[in-house]
Amino acid sequence: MSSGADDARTAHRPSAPARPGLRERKKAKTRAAIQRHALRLFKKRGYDETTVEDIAEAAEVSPSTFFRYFPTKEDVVMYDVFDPVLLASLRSQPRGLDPVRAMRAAMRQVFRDMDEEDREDLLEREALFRLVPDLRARMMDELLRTVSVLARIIAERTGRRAGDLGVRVVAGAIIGALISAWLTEEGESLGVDTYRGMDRALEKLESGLSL
Amino acid sequence: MSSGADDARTAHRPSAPARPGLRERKKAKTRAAIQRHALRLFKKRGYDETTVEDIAEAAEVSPSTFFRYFPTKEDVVMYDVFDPVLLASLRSQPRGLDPVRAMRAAMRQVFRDMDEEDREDLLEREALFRLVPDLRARMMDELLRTVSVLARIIAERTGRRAGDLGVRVVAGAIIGALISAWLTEEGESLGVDTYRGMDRALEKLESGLSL
DNA sequence: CCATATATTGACAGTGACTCCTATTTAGGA
DNA sequence: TCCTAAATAGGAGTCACTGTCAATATATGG
Repeated sequence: MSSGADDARTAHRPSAPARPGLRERKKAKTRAAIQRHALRLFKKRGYDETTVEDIAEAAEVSPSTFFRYFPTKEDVVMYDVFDPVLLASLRSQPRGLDPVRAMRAAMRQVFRDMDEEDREDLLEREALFRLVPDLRARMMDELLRTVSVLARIIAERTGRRAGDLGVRVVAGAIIGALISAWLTEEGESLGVDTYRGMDRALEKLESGLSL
Repeated sequence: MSSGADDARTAHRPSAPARPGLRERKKAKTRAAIQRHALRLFKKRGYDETTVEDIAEAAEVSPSTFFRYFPTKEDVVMYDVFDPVLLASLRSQPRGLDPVRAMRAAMRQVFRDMDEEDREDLLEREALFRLVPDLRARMMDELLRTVSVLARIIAERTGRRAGDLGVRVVAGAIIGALISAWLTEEGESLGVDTYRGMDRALEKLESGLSL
């Protein structure tokens, strides 16, 4: 998500035509630079071994500025994790599919439509999440939010209240199964493999939990 | 989570035939004191508003000592979260039950056998987890470990490999459903209610995810 | 084109969690 | 009782993060 011409993507919906605003453009560029250098350094020297000051220096801004763009060091990696894109895709799935199948279809679509650069970016972050406890923990917490959003979407699709226990259980189970598949015990982390694993996890879910 | 000998934690109140060693006893007492004062202060002044120094002073030890007993401030609250007790109970469930039903039975048993003091203690922590982002995130991460352990138990019970995707999916789905129930959108947090919610969540899981 | 309101920034001075090192005490065994 | 190993207090240092302030850059109305 970071590189190239993605000015409008950050805050507002794609519906509004791109609105330059020279100030905004500079901001987007700074943000992208910080993030790009941060990820590069994390990859090269490790997360804990890279200080905010290092990142700031590499991106040619002051530490203060770093924190104006990202509330915490974690957030540099965090941003954009389990995307809105996926959830949007999920919303657009045909009404007929039950939640698990719909999720599966949405994942396939998103994964297919992702270009190479984004995919590598995702892998990069995935490795960090696996490896760095603070980031992993933070990601898990973000997933709580994802469960809520997922519940809302499922509720829409099935005409129930988002608070309905059944709905929340399904949402939780889906996310839980995905995470568990992502875990892969002794984590290898190949991109396609990860997707494969998650897809197969949902396939299992489709056929129930009986064992 | 690293080094071996922190099993003193389990030595709560049970009048287990004490294994003196005057030194050990002192250690256990210090640990307990730190933790007790910490939780008391967290409740009274809030987690972020209570410094390690505050806790150390209340427990009459030096800050250095605090960190020798608990690797991080988080760990004072963390300890004992989604108990080994539950997992032990799960192991002892009759072979005939499928994983979800077994888990449900285990939860009921543990909840029933818990005495009032422990229950209050749990509530206390639960509130902290809900409220304090760092703690909540950390707890979510601990849950990853719980999923793995759960997977191992399910594997034992069903005669499969712990790495089996089906097994892991079930484990993940169970934990995911429980968390989702725990979430309760606008979280109230009554003890019995929380248990009720989780029980009903597993009940839903039993009957499949179709909706 | 200028003047003024508004945003963005860098420098600086905290605070608090955590690490590492050292000197001193204290428990338990010889 | 003395010797050793562990436990402790204390201090110095790092780093993430916060808040404040003044300097500068940009947008905008006149």
